[in-house]
Amino acid sequence: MLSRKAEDYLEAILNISSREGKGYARVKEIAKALNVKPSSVVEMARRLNGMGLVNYRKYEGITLTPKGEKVARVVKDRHETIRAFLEIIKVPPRIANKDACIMEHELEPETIEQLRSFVRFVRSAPDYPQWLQHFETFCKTGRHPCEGVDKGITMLLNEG
Amino acid sequence: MLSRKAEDYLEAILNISSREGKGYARVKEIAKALNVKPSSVVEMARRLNGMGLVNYRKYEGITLTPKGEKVARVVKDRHETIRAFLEIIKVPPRIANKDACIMEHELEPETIEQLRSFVRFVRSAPDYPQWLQHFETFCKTGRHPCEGVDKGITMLLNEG
DNA sequence: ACAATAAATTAGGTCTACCTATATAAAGTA
DNA sequence: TACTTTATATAGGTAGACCTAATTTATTGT
Repeated sequence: MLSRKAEDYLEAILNISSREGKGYARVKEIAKALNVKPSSVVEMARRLNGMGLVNYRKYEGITLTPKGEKVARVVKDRHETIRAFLEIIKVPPRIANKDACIMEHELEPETIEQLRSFVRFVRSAPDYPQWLQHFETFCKTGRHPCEGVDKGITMLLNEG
Repeated sequence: MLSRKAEDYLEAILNISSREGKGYARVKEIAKALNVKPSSVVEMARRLNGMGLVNYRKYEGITLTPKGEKVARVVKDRHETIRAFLEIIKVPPRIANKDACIMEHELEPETIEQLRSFVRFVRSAPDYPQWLQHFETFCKTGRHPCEGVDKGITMLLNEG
């Protein structure tokens, strides 16, 4: 099985090599993206090369193999889903991105799928902006803005 | 800083020693709870003891120090929040619990706080069950049940 | 072209968190 | 009590992921 860290490297390589269709990533760039030293990148590059996920030869850039790219895209997609969810619940963007990195590994496919559904559900809801606004109010005041409102007619309308 | 694994052990010790007010946890129980071998538990018990988070002496049960209990309660609370959220978005209970274990570490306090808010928000929403039902429909059909409904009056009522 | 600089690599450690196999202590039972 | 079983503990080892320091290769500016 692929470790979380290995996934992080693959994702970083995908992101870097996608920048302006460059097609490859350099040790230094990966090190910077993941906040590790170049020597750590080299070590991982070797391992990933051994697993057939990247092409790595000394002093040449690192590229994803088709197999590696497939994995990287899955990881990136999970990342995006989680980031979107975190932003919906008003986690500041920089933190959302960071925490998506942390959450994107090891969650069961079921969980990721439900997160994905949630994001789509909220985005497609006809009252999306209102929903968000209510949530924001709730975050600030601790009270739901709809409290005490007679839902009778509302529900009839919605269910209608 | 405390590693994730250390947090897992503390949480397990809290859970076990809370069972019927027993007040302590045994090596074997912790090993079972965390799916590791007793020797690993002993190793961690030593470390946690060294950090002043548990009381550990050979062949005696392991107990949390006040400091350790404080940490354990924070971890457990995070766990509960995450589990609740996962269940709200319809992740099956067993998976929700498992994935909460995975997610509960290292997330920024901001993220946990927003998750907590989200859970409270949804629970306190006057139309909580309806909201859930819509989400379930969405999961099954991929379409929002409110699509095409005129929101004019509804919004007026809600904002009123 | 070639010295200076930058990037990449290697060698050799560290730390965490596991493990197996073995040894010792505690508890239970004939 | 002596024997067996179960629980704990220790020794020693592995693997992942990281580091620093030293070295080698590439690149660049003059």
